[in-house]
Amino acid sequence: MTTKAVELAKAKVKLTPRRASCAAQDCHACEIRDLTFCAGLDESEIATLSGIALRMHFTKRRVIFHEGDAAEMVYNVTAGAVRLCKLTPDGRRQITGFLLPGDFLGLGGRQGYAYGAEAITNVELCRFRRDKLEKLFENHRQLERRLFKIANDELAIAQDQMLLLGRKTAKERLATFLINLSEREELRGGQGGVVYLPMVQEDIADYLGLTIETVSRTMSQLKRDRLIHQTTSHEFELPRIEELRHLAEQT
Amino acid sequence: MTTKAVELAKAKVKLTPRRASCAAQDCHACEIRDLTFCAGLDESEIATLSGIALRMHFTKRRVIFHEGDAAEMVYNVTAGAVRLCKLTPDGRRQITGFLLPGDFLGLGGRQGYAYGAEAITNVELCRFRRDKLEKLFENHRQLERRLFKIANDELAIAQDQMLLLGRKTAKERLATFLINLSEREELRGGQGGVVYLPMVQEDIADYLGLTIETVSRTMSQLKRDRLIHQTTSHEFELPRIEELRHLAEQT
DNA sequence: CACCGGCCTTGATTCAGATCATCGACCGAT
DNA sequence: ATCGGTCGATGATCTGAATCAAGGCCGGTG
Repeated sequence: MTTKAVELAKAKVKLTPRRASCAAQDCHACEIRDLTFCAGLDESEIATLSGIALRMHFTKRRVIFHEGDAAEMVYNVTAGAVRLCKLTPDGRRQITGFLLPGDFLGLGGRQGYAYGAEAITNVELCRFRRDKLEKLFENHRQLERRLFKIANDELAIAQDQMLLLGRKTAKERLATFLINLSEREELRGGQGGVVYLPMVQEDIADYLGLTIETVSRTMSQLKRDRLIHQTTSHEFELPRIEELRHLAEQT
Repeated sequence: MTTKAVELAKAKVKLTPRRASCAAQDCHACEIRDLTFCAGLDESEIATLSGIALRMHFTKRRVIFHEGDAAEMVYNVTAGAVRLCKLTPDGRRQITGFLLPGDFLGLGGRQGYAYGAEAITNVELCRFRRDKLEKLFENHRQLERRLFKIANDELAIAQDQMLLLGRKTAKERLATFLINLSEREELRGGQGGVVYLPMVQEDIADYLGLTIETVSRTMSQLKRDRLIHQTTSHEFELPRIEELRHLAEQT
């Protein structure tokens, strides 16, 4: 909003241009195949999918695609973390989601992508041409149904996020964020009660509609209240997870 | 948040229990058939759809379904306006969308609906059992593809709303809201530059993450600035729509 | 047609979170 | 080991929107 904010926002552009290595993909060997939309396909389907999949690598801070780019590709995250960003013309940023291994990337576009995607850490992706994937649907309805379910789930998640952004306090937002990450971690086969935060606090702020200072202060408060415990620079324990959940839902 | 707010929120519950009249549906005679997911189907598809559609009527303020209800039905709005509500346990409310004729209702549920749906005005709906509709998909892929596209569009809209809720000022929020309504009006075949607001200011506040006072003050300011002009209690003209659009996007 | 309740408007005041300003820890590059 | 830059923490102050409070308008009803 202020002049300062605009300058900061513009200075913030230190992302490297898109560039990535890539290679053909062997889906049979995929390390996260059970988590993603490829899960539970039969041999022939896996083989077909393998034929149109391209494995890609993006280093930290690389742009995967920009908001508004023609939405010709969809992706599966197989390693690393990705952020989805929307920007106002004056540089304010809203992060609409963080993607982790197993997550699907590329839905929600109409003509172009509705958001930009950037690598938070080094990232491994599986890329599909949208038109080729849609061609596959003709003989593999299971795949189409799965993608529809993913879109549906994301819609429900987006609506939860609207409640958070429209009506929750800073403390509730952080609690909700941590609980959500913990639940995703469990789905991914990790233990509940431990969360890994690959993103910096600025990303968290832009995801929760707050400033970095408020995120920092609120995290400090949660630490003081012994609701979270920082084990390493990117890892936190949630020793009293039910209390945290209660805070998140404000029951 | 305050005790007062909680009391108000609880007192707010004056919605009548679910009840509605219904009748069999003749899709051929449908007045909004070109707008909705039924558009562009061939004769046989329309006939099949007609067989599973049930026409329903809900009076003003009636609940169509509650958040968390088993998501067995999907609907098409053919007349009137609907709001989609999410509530925190202490009574804070977030409206995640307003539905108008031609809009589809019922996506975004996982086990249960992710939001409740309530009639703002008297409402006409076309109801489908989800399982029957999915059965239809087997022989009418076009229908499934269309529904997928609807889910995709809604996802993009939800992401725009996150940017609004997370990062826009009150004035920008109102401007964006009015511009969006105007654009939907045009899609529905109306003229741009005139918007109809069937909802009360409390609904607008809960949609934009504001209070009724802020909505009222900001609307007054937009009137003073001659960016909007109220013609009747529910109708507004947007005489300087480009300026309003500029305000909405904060270019 | 007077009353009532729902809805909107506007003023005064408060407050959660933003903004501004430092500082220190960490880490990779040299 | 030293530098420079990024990131996070925290104090001081400001502010946009929330809260609190009071009326006004209007449409429906007895």
